[in-house]
Order: sequence, then structure tokens, then C-alpha cells
Amino acid sequence: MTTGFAQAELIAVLAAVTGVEPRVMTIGAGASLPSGPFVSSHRSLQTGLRIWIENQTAHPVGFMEQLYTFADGDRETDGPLRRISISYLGLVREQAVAGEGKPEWHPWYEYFPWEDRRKTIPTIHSEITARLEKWANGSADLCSERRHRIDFAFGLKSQVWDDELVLQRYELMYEAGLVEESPNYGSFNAGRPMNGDHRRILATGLARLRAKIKYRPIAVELMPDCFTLHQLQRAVEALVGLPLHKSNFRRQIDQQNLIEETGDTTHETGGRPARLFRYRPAVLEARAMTGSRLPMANS
Amino acid sequence: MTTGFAQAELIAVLAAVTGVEPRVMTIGAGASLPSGPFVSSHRSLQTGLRIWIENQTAHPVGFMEQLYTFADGDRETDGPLRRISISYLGLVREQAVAGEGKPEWHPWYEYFPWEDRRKTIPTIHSEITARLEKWANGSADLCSERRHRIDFAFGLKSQVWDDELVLQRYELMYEAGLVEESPNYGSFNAGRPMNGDHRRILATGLARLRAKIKYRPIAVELMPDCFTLHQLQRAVEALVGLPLHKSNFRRQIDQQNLIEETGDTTHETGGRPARLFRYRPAVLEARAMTGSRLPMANS
DNA sequence: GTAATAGTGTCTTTCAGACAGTATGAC
DNA sequence: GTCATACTGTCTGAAAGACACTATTAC
Repeated sequence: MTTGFAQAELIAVLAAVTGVEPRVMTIGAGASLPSGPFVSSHRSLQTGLRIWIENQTAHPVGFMEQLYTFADGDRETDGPLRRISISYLGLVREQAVAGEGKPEWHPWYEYFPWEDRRKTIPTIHSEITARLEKWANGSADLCSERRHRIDFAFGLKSQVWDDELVLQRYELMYEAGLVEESPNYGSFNAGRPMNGDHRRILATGLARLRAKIKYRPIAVELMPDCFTLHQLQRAVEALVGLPLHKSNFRRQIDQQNLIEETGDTTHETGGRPARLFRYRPAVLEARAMTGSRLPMANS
Repeated sequence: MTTGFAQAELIAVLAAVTGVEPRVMTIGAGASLPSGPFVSSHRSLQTGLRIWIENQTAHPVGFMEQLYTFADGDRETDGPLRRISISYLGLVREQAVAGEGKPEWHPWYEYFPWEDRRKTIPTIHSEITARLEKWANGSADLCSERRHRIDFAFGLKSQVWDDELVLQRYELMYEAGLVEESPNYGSFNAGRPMNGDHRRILATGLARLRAKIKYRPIAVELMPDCFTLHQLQRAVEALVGLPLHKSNFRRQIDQQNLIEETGDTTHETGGRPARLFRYRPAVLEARAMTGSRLPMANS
């Protein structure tokens, strides 16, 4: 048992959506999540991190909450002290990010290509499940337990894909050596790797985001000031990784009086012009605390 | 900006239910939550904490998850280093706790008497809201904002009591000086105080527990091996602090095939004997990951 | 007219909330 | 029989899920 001293750092999982593409803020050519030492000059961790991010990205952070604190034994340690990483999840209205700075935005699904089921089930899916099967069969006594986990996480038997099981799927692939970060890594590389356990943290963030978006109207934090309903739907679809039902989506959106028409329309698409909407800030305060649902995915 | 070193500790919010009374594990005559230095001899924080608790209480910990990491600027610091408290929330099957040891179980609602609305709206309610009103009126420019927060948190205008707003209610009372921990504490003392910010941490735990119980079957972690449906309902009511509808409760319980009859009955109550139930461990694995709902409160 | 995108109407099933009722023990 | 507790049947209204349908632009 150590004395209780530790080295503390902050890690940020920052999400944005440009068009149909969800992105995450990275440093080091996409190999790391932005992190920094524990800033204590500010009133709280959260406001300190928020200010730091707004300086880096030149855009305000809408939603932000604590994600998880990682301090487990399987993390590498720097010297004698334990390292504690306090991670936060934030949503940013990504626009043209201030030029030549460090931060880069990378598509979320580069790191988790198997999580994007908006158009179709990704081709990598069958490859992954086949290799996971092989891994499960490799151990006599753990075989049935492993098969259960695989079936459940990837919805094989039940035919039900639970979009929130991001971390469970990543963990399976880690254990099976299908990602480069794994100690028993083979040759099959699923998705872009990251340094340390950053990809696991990212998976935790995606899972939280997908869970949260179903009972809190956080999608608006990703949108520009004016947007069409179609754009909003695309953003939500980008996050949950599944196609949504248009008519039901619109019904649920206006059930929870969160947005209002601006009166303007846009016609950039070659079809019928779309009405523009904006948030209703007065409602936002109250609703932001209670739960108001966003539509579920289709089958 | 400091170097990033900190003093780290673990804090546990451990809940149990005896009969109809929800309890929390405390030390120091009920004034503190159990805490200890960051244990690094174990594989992870969670397993370390779990083992420590099982040694202390002589009962296994069922459900456990990370609650929150507190490190904000308004906490007192011990010397030059920042203190980080990583808190965990756990559920224990409380039974006769091993005799003369340190841990004591105290009724949850001693600390938050206004949160218990199972029988009736507590008498302290009107006293609190009256004093909060007075506090709101004390500031000319913040008055309307404060009134909104009070109305929302205590369900005054909307007539809707949201059981999950435990932390918001505590924060209001802290700001208004109605709890002893507050810097601008007056003479009105609502509920039993705790050292430091432990009561705030406890409020965070209660809020999480009330949220979680609605979409994860964690209530069973509190029950003994055999129990009646009435006992189960009492336990859930104890946590959410509201009465539940019997018939609907039972319907939802058996919709999610979590429990099964043992075949035995009990007749300790003087009325018709009640059937005894137990958990179905096989189902528990799978269901523990997905969401399965517990019934909502009545009006 | 066609192509393309935007937006609506409504049916069915599911399920939470509320009412009432019945069943089985002790005395 | 009464009292006390345990348990069940069923109506209603609010939604989710899925279907087809209409509207407005460019060409």
C-alpha cells in the first residue's frame, strides 16, 4: 500500500460533427487524446479544462461532464508514482478550427470502423467476428464464456445490435489481440491505434455519448446556430452509428419543444428548400436538467 | 499551474437496506464516509476497495461502480498538494455487521430528511421552502434565477417531485445556509451534518442510485437470498423515497424474468403467506449489462 | 414532365398508470 | 364471520415503431 500520492492528469474526449462525420479532437497526428497536467489555478477542474479547450479550439464548449477516472493497475506507470487520469467528455460546435495549432480532428470511426452501421453493416464485421470466434475456441475452459460475450456484444444470435456496447466490443478485441494496443497483438489490425489506453478512453466516451443522447438533448450542442431537421438527424445518426426513422425523429423532436423555426429556409441541396431551426434558450435551462428523449434507432 | 502531483484518496458510498430503512456506511459516529488512501497493491482501485469493504463488513459487495472524482477548488487542501477523492458507489446486503468494528450504518434520511416521501411529504418540507424563498428574495438581481431553481428542484409550481434531483436540492440548501456545512450557516439545521464535503458526496451517490435503479436491476443486490415481492418493493421505495404502485411493480418485475419462485412461503405477518423468490443467476449475467427497467413511482 | 430533397398523416402494437377486484392465512 | 396481508384482472391513454403519402424546389 502506497502513501496515497499520485501524478494526476486531465484527459479530454472532445466530440464534434461536421456534416455526416463525427470527429474527435486529437494531438500527435491522431495518436493521442489531448491531455495536460492537472490545472489548479482555476476554480474547478471542469472550468479549467473548458477554458483551456476554448483557447485551443477557438470555439465554445457546449456540454461537458466528467467521464471516468482511470487509475487501474494495468496502466503503465512513470516512475514510482501511480498515474491518475481524470477524463472529461465534451461536445464542441466544430467549425473551421483556428489554423495551424496543434489540435486535429479525426473521424471517430477511423478508430472504431465496426461501430458505423449507418449505411450498412461494415465489411470488417464478418472478419472481426470470425477472428473472435477463433480466439474463443482457442481456450477450452473459457470457450463458452467467451462465445457468450461475443454473441452479446456483437448481437450475433439475438440479431440485436446494442449501440452502447462500444467498450465491451473494444475490450473483446483487445483481449483477442485484434487491436494494435493489445499485448497479444497478431497481424490483423482493426482500426487506427492510439497511444497508451487512449483508445479505451475514447471507447468509454463514445459509449457514454450514445447512452446520454437518448435521454438528454445534447445533440443540439453539436449543431451550428441555424440548422435543418435533416442536419440534426444526420448528426444524431453519426453518433449512434445507426439510421433513424425520419418521421418518428421529427415527431419526437417537436414533442419536446426544444427548437423553433427561424422563418428562413435554405436551398442548397437541389430539392425542396428546408426550413431552418434554432434552439429555444429559455426552454433549454429547464429541460437541460430533466430527461427528454431522443428517438431510438430503427431496425 | 501546479506540477500535476496530488494526494489521492478513495471514498466509498455504501448503501444497504434493512427492512424499510435505507442505510449508509459511515465512520466517526456517522460524521464521515469511509475513506482510505489510494490502495495500489491490487489490480485496480475497484477490486482493492471491494476487498477492503468485504473485510470491514464481512458481507460481499454486490454492485459497485465509480461515482465521481472530486477535486474542485472549493475543497479544503492539506498543505501544498491538491487533494483528489475518487468516490465509488456500492450496494451491500446488510445483515448483522460484524460486531464491534468501526463501521456503523446510519439511516440515509437522517442526512436528507426532506428526501423521504414514502408516507407523506415530510413536515420539514414547508419549513425548507419558506426559508429558501426568503433567501431568494434576499438578492435583488439573483432573485428570479434562484426562484426558478427552487421551483424546479422542489417541484413547487409544476407539482412534480423529481426524485433524482438530490444534489440540486442539497446545493440550494448549502447556498442558502440551511445546512451546517455551509459557510453562511444560520441557525436552522436541516438534517445531520457530515465532515468536509462528505454530505455532498452522499447526495451525489443517492442521486446516482435513484437514476440507476430505474434502468438497471440493481435492487436485487440489496436483498437477501430469499425475499418476498413485498420486501423487494419496500427496498425500492426506500431508495427512491416514493411509494410505488403494487400491481404495476409486480408486472414489471416479472416482465424481466429476473426472479423465480423458490416454492416456499413465509407467514410472519399475520395475513396470507407470501411466496418467496430468489434471483435467477443465469439471467443475471446477460441482463446485468443491458437495461431492464424497474417501475416508476406513483403520483 | 423527372429527379431530388423536405415534410406529413395515420395505423398498430406496446406498455405505463390507475382502477377494481379476489385469495389465503390467523383469530 | 372479521381482520390483515398477499395477489390478480383489466381498462385507458400515451407513446414508439412502421407504413405510405404529399409538397416544393431545379432542370
